[in-house]
Amino acid sequence: MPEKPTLSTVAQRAGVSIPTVSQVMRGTGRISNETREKVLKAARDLHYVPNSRAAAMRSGENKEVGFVINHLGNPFNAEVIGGVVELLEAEGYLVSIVDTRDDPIRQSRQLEAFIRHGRGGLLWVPAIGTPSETFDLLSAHRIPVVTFLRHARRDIDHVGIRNTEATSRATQYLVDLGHRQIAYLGGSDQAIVSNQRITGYELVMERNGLEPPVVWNCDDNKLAGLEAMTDLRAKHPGITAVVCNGDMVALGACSALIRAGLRPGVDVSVFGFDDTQDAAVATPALTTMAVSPHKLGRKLARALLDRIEDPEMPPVVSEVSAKPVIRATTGTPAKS
Amino acid sequence: MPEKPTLSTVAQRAGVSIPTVSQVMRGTGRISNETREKVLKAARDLHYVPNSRAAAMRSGENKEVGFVINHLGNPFNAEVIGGVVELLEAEGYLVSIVDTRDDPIRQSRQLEAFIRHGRGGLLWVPAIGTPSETFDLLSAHRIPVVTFLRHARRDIDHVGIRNTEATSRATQYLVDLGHRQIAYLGGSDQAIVSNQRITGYELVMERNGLEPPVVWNCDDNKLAGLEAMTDLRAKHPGITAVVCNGDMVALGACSALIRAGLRPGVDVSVFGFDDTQDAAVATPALTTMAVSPHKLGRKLARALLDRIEDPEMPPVVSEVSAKPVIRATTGTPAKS
DNA sequence: TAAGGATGATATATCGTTATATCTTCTGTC
DNA sequence: GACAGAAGATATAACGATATATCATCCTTA
Repeated sequence: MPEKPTLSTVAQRAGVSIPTVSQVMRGTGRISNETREKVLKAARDLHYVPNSRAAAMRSGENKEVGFVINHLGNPFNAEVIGGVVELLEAEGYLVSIVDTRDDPIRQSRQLEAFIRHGRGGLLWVPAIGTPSETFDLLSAHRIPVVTFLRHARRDIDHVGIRNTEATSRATQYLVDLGHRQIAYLGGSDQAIVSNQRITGYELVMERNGLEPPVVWNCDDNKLAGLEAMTDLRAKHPGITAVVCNGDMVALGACSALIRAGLRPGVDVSVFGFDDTQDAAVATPALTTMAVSPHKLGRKLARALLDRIEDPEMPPVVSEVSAKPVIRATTGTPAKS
Repeated sequence: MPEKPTLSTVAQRAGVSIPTVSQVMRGTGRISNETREKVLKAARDLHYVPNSRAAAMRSGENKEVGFVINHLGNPFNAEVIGGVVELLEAEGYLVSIVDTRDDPIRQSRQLEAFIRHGRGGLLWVPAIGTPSETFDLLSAHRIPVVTFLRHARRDIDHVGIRNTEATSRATQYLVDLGHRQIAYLGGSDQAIVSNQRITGYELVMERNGLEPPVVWNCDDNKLAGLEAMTDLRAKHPGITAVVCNGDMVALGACSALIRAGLRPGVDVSVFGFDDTQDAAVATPALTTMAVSPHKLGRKLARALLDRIEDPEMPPVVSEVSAKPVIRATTGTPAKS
């Protein structure tokens, strides 16, 4: 029943001093082969693992970063995380993830916890309604931060999507198919991303001189999408197409149509956003805007590494375009 | 442009000693109101947040725990995480999550990273094929651990599901409806959970003297479920019902049926497992075994807190029963 | 008025590392 | 054989906090 392994216990067992063990573990300094072997054997025997928090305290280097996200359950976010973690783990970083569920109070507790627990950098989807004190807190602690998706501050690095462009293209696609009464489904009027997406939709509606835009907000999950679509059709029965704020909403909307005896893509067209795995597997398969969450995640991670490497460079904003993936839920409007 | 706030900078600004600030921050010791006010003001001005890693180093107390999970993208897991985090955050813990994607190599790197970064406890779904050295590593470091779902070691606390009982009930339900040719879809023969579930299925098949069991393994997502169901029907066209290893597989299977022009619950019955949100929203709605992931998460968190509080108590194993939720994808077999 | 106790603050050592400086010992060179 | 320099190891201080002991005051009370 040996005690918890530290540099000190390893040093004792190998019969050398503490700094010697430290140097062997990190491969620095001048160490004879004989000593190195002795130390490595002792370390193995004791299952020694360096305590990098103690190390970070002394050396300042800190390879632990946090990812503060608004909704873990969203498959799009889950795929982004995959990309982020892949790149950062390869660089020797540990990524720890927390879910704010878009609650600014919980978020501020979590961010404070991240500071207390010494994260060396943060990836952050700011919760809806994040107060300015939260930004002050982060900047007071000089933590490298990259915001993701929601571009809240000009003076902070950002990686996101060209939302307005994307929904413009989706809406124009539906217009070109012949749709005239097109609604926007999902999002919240307080979220930066939805605002940008709704702008793209409204812009195209106006530019084409179509029926006045109808924006129907709802949460970002299938159940909410199902209910929203049902309500929307009750209020606006003439709608022949919807542009959705996300795939989950779109798939919920499709469920609503099917339950009402209608065929998505034939009776009513549905355009999603995100291209999650579900979109391809759904029946009928969902037309959507694709952004490769995995690549986006890698880009996000890269942005943080760049910032950590050079804390003084001016803020960098990087946005990627979404590409339409036409599947089965969009088509020419039904003749009535 | 003040420097990074520490006890030392706060002490300087307030004109008191470092231990005094420490005591004020923690509310211990004897401090006059006057001094307390001075210190609190200085701390606020500097946005001081204690560095709990330095604190942990000295005091031993460590309120940072890790959750090592096999697949973040799975909605069931996402809901479990919600329950875990809810309880642990309320107790002042920070939970950091990593995704092994069921790769034992990645897992061992991640666990080592957690040890290096000083986690005070772990919740763990051991990856398929976890080697015994990984268990040795954890026990050498005396880290409180609770395994989840996959009960790999008798000497480690565990929270899980009564899998065999659950699939027995599901299978018996299908038998009672009149099904004779029932297959098992999903899981892996290396995973503990699938083995338990398959056992429950096989037991009931045998007990009822039915057609020889057919077990068709596949990954735990919709696409895999879709492909597996297609293949299964090609090989065994007489199958009238399937018990699935999870909702994702079951929903994929339903997609396959619909694409083949069949109606789940009428032509072929499908029984899921997990009762994720998708199950209720799907069309037709999925019959499944429900386990309340949120409650399960809270139970898991509680188990870890108990272990942290009393490291000496004998290992505790706690299993919950799943309840059938009958929806639209099960019914009497079609007359042929 | 001296001893005793409560009050409010500080001095010092320590946690597990790393950075820097220092100290032997050995080698090679003139 | 004396000395410079390299090689190989160690001593010491520091990171930011906490635990423990100690130190002044001040107030009681006999």
